Amino acid sequence: MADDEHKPKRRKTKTANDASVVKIGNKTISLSAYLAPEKKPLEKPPSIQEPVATEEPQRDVIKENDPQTQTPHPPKRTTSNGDPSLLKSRKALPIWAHQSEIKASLRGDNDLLLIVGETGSGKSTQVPQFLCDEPWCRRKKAQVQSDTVNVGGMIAITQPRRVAATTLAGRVAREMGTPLGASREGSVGYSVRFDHNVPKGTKIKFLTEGMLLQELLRDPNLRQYSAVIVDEIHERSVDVDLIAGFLKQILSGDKVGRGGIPLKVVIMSATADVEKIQTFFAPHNSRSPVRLLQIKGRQYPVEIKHTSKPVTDIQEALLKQIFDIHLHEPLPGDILAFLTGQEEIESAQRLIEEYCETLASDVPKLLVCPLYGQLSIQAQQNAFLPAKKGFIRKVVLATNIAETSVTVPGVRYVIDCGKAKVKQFRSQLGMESLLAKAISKSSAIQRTGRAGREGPGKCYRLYTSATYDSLKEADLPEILRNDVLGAVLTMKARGINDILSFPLMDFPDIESVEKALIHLHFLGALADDGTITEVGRKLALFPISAPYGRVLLAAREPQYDCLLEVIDIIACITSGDNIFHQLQSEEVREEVEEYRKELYRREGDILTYLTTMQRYAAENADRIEWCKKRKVNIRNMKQALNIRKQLRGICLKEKLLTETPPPDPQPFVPMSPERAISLLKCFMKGFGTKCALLAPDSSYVTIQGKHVVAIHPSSVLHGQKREAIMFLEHVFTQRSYVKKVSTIQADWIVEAMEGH
DNA sequence: AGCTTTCCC
Repeated sequence: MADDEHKPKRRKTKTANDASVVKIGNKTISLSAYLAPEKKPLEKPPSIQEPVATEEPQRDVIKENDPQTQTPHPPKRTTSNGDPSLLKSRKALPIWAHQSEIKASLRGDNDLLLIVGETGSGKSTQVPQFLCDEPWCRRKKAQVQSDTVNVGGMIAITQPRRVAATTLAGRVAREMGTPLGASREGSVGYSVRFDHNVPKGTKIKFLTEGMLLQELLRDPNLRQYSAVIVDEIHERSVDVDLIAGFLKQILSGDKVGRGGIPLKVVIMSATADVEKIQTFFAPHNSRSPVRLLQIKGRQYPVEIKHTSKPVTDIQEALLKQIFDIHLHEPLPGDILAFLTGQEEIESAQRLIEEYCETLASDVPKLLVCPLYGQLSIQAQQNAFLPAKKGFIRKVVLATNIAETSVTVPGVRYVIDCGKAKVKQFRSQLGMESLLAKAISKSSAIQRTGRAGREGPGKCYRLYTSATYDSLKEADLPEILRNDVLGAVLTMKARGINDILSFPLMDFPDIESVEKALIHLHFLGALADDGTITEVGRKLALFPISAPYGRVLLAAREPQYDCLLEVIDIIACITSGDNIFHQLQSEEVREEVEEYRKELYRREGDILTYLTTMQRYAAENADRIEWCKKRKVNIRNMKQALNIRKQLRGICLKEKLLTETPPPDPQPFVPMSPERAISLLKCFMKGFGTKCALLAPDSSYVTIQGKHVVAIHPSSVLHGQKREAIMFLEHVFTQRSYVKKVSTIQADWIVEAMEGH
């Protein structure tokens, strides 16, 4: 259709007079097979049996700890003695029957237990409660060298995500009759970044994996704990892999640092593939394997349907599947479709909505809800709210955010495209890639399970069963996909000199470890002999990556003298994906760019971030309105202020700052061009290797590796030609892009290298 | 040659 050619991106359905045909790109797809000749009224749903109680707390429903964002089923009120109905539901959990077995298995000399419990088994809430009254869990006095110290008394339980840690803590606190926030004393607490609630008398402390790692740096023996429970180890984050390594060392060590008192360790996983974990924790000289307890979960059955032939066009198959479900399956029952990214979601949404308009009026409406991380909280909220009763069905188009991070209520039908975008660091190239790849079986199973949380469901896989069989069992653990710079620094700071001998369930390539060691040496974090330096020790204390930490330390040196400014910039950069929203249409662009003019600096993104933070902090009237006008991400700016406060706090504690900075709002004073140069040179201390020069053919070529790179469209320098640039990120997506770009002079590169 | 899966200190 020629009239569509001027808008190639906007795919259109055909006119309403031919409702059985959809046009996608240059293809015409017939939907007639799905439009039943006589549109039979949708049946009432069969009466659903009483749910078999997936008595996991209502966690993960909401991303942020926003008091506004209540779960669809608000928590029951409790009395100060605990709600008897809570005990009743606890007893209904599959894990309840194993209580004495779990207690018994950790008494005596056995310090390690592995529990495999599927979704809904209740392990996260119950296991710590089972253990916290055990005799070994009391705080004891012990001799460490010549000191008398307290050892034990608390149980730590780690979670990969903040929301999980805080909501589980809330749930367990209520179950134990000491609700959080009700009193200054209680038996349950939590600790996540920017949010700590550990009442006096806490026996059970939920924390994120990153928090426990920080505690490990300060106390390698974890003396305040009698036990550590590692939950969701199957997710295999870098942090949980490091924790597993440290715990293995503590278990097999001499316990001198704990005054001879053992640390009990419980490892919990949701997937049945446990051999690796068992082998990892098995002591070298032991004949007895690691004790293992397997507990069934409580899920409704989900019927799985594969395609008979490989799918060539995901959008087409998706559209057909959605309308097939919609026209043939009863209400209620929402649809959750897993797609790879924002663009795919947006184009699918357009197609569905356009096709919906052609549906007959007696067909229930479809409400399309996109769901991905960059979406604002309010926009995400739509996906969680129940659709209006009766004549409407919700279709949630999600990235893999809906796989583990959030739970969408009301879903009975899952559509799985079989792919996900995966970040992979290529240490040889010093860059990362972000590309859509086939998911693993375990990921496919996880997606399928999302259909069976509230009743029996169906999962439509947009791939064949042969394709499913060919999938890898599990995803590559993050430690094999990420830059190991941070992991190596954490080990070094925790006193692990010989990185190669550190116990890890999966060990990264030797070359990538070597690259990380060299990089850390370049940053001054390691001495020539590979031992950690004072600089390295400091870097490990900051909640930012080592190169940013190095810039922060340099900023305090007299020739740069820009610590507060560097903190502002790093706070913006590490607050989220991008503090600037992407501008969609041309009209919005023109209007917003007019406002953004006062933020943009010709020196590039670093100075633009600084200006943005300074103007935001100077804004005293209405920061929300200020952000809206400039299309600045409010969530990220609030987060940036939190990070700024935390970084300032650490700098004060570490004596990098001598006095408390003045409170907001401060009048905005633009940084002079001279100081801007000094600031950029300061960033070269951390990113001196990440520069590119303009080649005669006006492409940019990196100084290390000689890669041709393009300035990413999100940069204020996009489309501009400068002699030399410094970039903070290098990602391959559609092509090789550099992000967070600043103008530099070529001779600074030499200057920056001379110090090393 | 105009863009970004998801967490976390």
